[in-house]
Amino acid sequence: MPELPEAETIVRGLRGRVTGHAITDVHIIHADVLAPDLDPDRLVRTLRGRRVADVRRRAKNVVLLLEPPAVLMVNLGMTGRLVVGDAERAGELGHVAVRFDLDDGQELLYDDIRRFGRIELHSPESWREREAGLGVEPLSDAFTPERLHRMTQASRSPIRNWLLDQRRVAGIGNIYANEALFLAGIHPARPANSIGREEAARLRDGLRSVLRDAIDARGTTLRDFRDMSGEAGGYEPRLRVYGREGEPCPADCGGTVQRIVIGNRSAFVCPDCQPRGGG
DNA sequence: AACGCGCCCTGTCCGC
DNA sequence: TGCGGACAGGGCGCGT
Repeated sequence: MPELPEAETIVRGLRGRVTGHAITDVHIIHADVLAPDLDPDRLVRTLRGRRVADVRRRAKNVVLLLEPPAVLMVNLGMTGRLVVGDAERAGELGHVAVRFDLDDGQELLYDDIRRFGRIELHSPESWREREAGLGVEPLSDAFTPERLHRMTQASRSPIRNWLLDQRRVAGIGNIYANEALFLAGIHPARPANSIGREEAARLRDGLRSVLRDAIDARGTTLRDFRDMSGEAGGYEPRLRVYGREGEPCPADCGGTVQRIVIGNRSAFVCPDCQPRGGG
């Protein structure tokens, strides 16, 4: 569930709480959230005694930079949460998969109802490789209209599916893909390589404005997402089309938002503002 | 080799 | 009230 804005919200909350603290111990309750090649004992042995030097975000991933150098990456999947608390706080969470004990007596808890999340442990070198496989950060200067247009021309996939591929643009999920396509007036089923230069520029701007606004609102909560302190995100009321089937088009064009299915996942569209044949 | 699909797992909601 | 089916912010591995 968490997309870029939700991961960013988690990172901002975590940074001030865990930076500078050492991990004293690790308790693995559900080993299936560990990457398949990550042995639980190795994770515990490697993390004991390392200090958190910084907390960053890459795509939808929370990245803990450790000292001595190592990288702990958490992909939150659909229902992952990271919370700093004590034993009492742990009682509020029903699905803690991994607990990291910190040297100040607090605990960093990874809770994940569906356990689709994944925890990876990297050396600085393997992290560099892993990161290189992720696409361009949509809020970075490198994400230019020209670059987006050029990338889309190499694929015939529906543009909504195309946007979900983390190897191209990193951090976009189903909510913000749909929101940005609405802002850009592009139908989500359009082949990526049918997107024109002007449309690519609108899509790029739409993605950036939606992501920035969602970060400012501390993310979108549909049901499970919570920030570090347990607060829901504030962006849900501002969603234009996602989850709004049957409601009037937010652009007041007189049309009605429809739910369609593309690649086994919901897409939301105003058929009048986002013509199928468009371009 | 790009792309579509099924699947991983738990919870909630809706219709019968 | 109970039960089955649909659906959920993701991503991997498979077959074509």
